Amino acid sequence: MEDGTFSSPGYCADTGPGAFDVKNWDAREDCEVRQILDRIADKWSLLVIALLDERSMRFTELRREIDGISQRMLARTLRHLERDGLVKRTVHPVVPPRVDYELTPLGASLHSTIKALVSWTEEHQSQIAAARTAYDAAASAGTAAADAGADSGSVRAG
Amino acid sequence: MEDGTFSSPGYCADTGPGAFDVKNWDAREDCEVRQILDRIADKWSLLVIALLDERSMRFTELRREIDGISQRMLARTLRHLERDGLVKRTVHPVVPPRVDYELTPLGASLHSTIKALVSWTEEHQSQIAAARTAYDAAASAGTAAADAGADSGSVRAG
DNA sequence: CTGGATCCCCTTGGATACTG
DNA sequence: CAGTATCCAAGGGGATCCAG
Repeated sequence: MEDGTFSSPGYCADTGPGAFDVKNWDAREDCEVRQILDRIADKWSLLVIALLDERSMRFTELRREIDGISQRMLARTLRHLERDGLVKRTVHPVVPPRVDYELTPLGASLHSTIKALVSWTEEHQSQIAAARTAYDAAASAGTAAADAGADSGSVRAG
Repeated sequence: MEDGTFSSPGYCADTGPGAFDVKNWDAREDCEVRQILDRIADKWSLLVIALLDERSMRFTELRREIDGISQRMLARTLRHLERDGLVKRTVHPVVPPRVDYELTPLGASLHSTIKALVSWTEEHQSQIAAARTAYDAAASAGTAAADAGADSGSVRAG
């Protein structure tokens, strides 16, 4: 079905705890889609997934690769990812603690899907940039233009 | 290329302002992918896009449909979407102001891509839920188990 | 009706320090 | 090395009031 792959615009299939349409979006606790979206969209998750998709890495390795991340956020991100079954955490009981992180099949699967979105962005980033420039320009010059054109089409509606 | 559709795990193609790999992720201003991801991931954007994909709507209509949203956030979300060229805003110069919002082809295109991600989530939400349950259970009982198993494999690494 | 401006709370996320 | 706990700043986001 190319018209609508899923049930409702609210993006919560009735297979979940609460079948709903848009109104129920407010009860986001019940919405898996929202959860996943929030997860992959948060500041660092996507990057961690991308990194681990290439090879398994240790905590410090990830931290060094990402560099801008704080240990707090890396730990938190990894824990979230682990909890969702996207990342597997392996603790090696050695004297200097060693922990390896790797993508689970589920995580790899998600990454594949995300790639489509990333590809889209790369293909359309120029259009978006152009739109932003246009919007920005209109915001400066558009005020006077809108004012001038206003009276030409004013009609009553009440 | 089924191995890697895009240049780097940092998800910023060298077609952008700053060709980079992961290190440069910190300079997120240059990263279009990050921008789009943040946009579609914020609390309301996706819902607005989904709604507008069905038909164009007025401000109040959107507000009534979403219901949980504040006018502040709806206005802000729409402005962002408009700036990115994903939504088209049409002002009708009538006495009670009337503004219609509709998805641009670019916005519709993005929505199509997002659907793949949504579908993935719907297909795997049970796995994720199971993983969470397992993680949660392990978090409670796993403490003692990890402690017991620790001495069985302890080795020196220094 | 369509927003912009303001106030205020709460979460996200960075920096730092401490533990195992 | 691999985290956890605490403190703190910035921003997200709701409520309300006001303007066009």
